[in-house]
Amino acid sequence: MRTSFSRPVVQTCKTRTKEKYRVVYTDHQRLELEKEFHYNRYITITRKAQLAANLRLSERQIKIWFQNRRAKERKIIKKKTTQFGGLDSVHGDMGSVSPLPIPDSMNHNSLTSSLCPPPAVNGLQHNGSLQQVPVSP
DNA sequence: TTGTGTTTTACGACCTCC
DNA sequence: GGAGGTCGTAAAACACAA
Repeated sequence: MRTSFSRPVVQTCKTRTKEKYRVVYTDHQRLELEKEFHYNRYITITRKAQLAANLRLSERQIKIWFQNRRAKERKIIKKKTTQFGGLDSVHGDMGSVSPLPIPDSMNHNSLTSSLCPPPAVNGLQHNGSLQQVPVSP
């Protein structure tokens, strides 16, 4: 892969400039994003817009962050499973990283939980058919 | 210091769903 | 067709031993 993406400097994108190939998010931004991730592994459009406004990030950045965060989680889980030979040992010390589908108990309301499991990824419609009522924790 | 390994943003390619 | 998903990757930022 990576055929057309050799040296990103500047060009079309708004976030990658010569000076800042990538920005480093502040602790506050990370904290809020982590909180939201714990709350819901898949962010809704409305929450995304809210977070973007609150944290002064673009919705795209929020989206990418969640993608990267899920990737990180999968990586951790994979590491653990290979380390301990599979089974459900992944539940060991998952204090900070919630394993795959968030248990309903994690969710503050049933509406939220209905759109969180990974297979329903596209089920949480961008067309607004399943809008989550944003709950402020 | 610095060399090296890991983590964090950001993107392209490709896929799925409505 | 477009939005968002995963996967793989680039490169900056960071951590840390030597």
